[in-house]
Amino acid sequence: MGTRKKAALEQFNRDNILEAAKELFELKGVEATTMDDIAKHADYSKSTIYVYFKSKEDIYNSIVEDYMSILTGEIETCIDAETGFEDSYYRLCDCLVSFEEKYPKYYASLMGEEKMTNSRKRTDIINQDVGKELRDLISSLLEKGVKHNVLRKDIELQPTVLYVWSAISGIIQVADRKKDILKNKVNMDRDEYLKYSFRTFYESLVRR
Amino acid sequence: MGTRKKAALEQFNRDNILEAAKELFELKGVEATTMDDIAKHADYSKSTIYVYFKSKEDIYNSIVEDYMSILTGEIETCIDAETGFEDSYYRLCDCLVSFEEKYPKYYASLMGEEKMTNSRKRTDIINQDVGKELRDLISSLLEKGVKHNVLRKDIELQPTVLYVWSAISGIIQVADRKKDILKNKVNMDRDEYLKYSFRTFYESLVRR
DNA sequence: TATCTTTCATACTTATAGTTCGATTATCGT
DNA sequence: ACGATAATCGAACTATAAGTATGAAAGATA
Repeated sequence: MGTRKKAALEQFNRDNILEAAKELFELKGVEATTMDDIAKHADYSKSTIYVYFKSKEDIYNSIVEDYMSILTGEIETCIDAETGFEDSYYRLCDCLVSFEEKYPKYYASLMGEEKMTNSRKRTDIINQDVGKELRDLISSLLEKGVKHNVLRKDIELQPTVLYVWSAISGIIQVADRKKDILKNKVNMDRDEYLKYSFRTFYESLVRR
Repeated sequence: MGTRKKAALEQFNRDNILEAAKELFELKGVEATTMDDIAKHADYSKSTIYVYFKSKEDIYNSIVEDYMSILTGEIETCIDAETGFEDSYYRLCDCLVSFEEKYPKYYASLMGEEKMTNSRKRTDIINQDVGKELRDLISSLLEKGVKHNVLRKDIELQPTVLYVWSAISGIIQVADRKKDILKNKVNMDRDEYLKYSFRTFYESLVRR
């Protein structure tokens, strides 16, 4: 077999397996999905799965990377050169929020949480920089703010990228995890709360 | 045996087990510690452990509660009625940072992350409100800000409690997880970055 | 046809949480 | 001190799932 066709076939198999795993992970959760499940649903034998992926975590990480591309793609789509700083900021927030709604299972991983939930055997795969694309997007957002002269003068770009990222993802995660508190103690629905938080947070970035 | 002595003995046994588990969790990590380990180190048989705790998660949760008391105790100690709003705010941040340094294993749990890292068998213990004490402290911090008239006039108390909590814990967690990025991309050490972030974040709360 | 390569089925290994139960030991009222 | 009751022990057992090993079958290659 030509090496071209061979490589294409390998890719095809990998994609099949990932697709099956994705479906099961969504359906039953990552923990509850076994390698046998994945094999059966993808219609390969388990041994073949292990030809293409060295572990369950390996599969999970590949999927996380896919979702990261989707997310950054969505963000890029809704922020262009025309969009002003403030609009861009809120659109970024919106994208992150909708992504968390759609794929709550992956959101935490994209935001830098420890890779998989369990794994007795700490495989300690090189924690390659999953968030780079996202940081780059935040970086260009902030540059826009500098260009339009709306950022506070004492803002430093690089640390602020991380700052924005961590605060926003913290806000979104807590909004998700503490739904009951939001409802009972704060008396706000999620969207209202998020809007309020993003607006308040915005004030830490801009001149007033 | 009198019910008083009996209860005290039960408490003694529980404490012993928790202490042993605490030590092992610190030493080898929660995942890597088995129930047999805990039994041996606490000097009970495994069956006895299961008399006092229904699962490993149960043990873990009890420890998390203990640590939450420690944390809120520390915060209460370093913030009193005399301390102004700004000082109180920075002291709160400091307490959270030192706590995360001392007990990184528990920090995420205290901050509302999913209870234990793994557990196939989702025991789904009622996710009782672990963060209540902390929220109350943040709430009184904000009230101080209102009293001293330093908070922005459009700040609403209840949602802001969650807002402050989630942003700060997000910042601390990312500072911990992205040490390499801080070093290589941001060129700041952790403490410098945290100081910068907390200062910037403060601006979202106060009048200027 | 002879030889790789890929896939398959199956059974095995290892690891650990949680359970069961009969035996043992300590405690207590009398 | 004695017999009942309760706490503890020990050890085997169940269940589950990740990952491995192996040899057979199917398919491509030349």
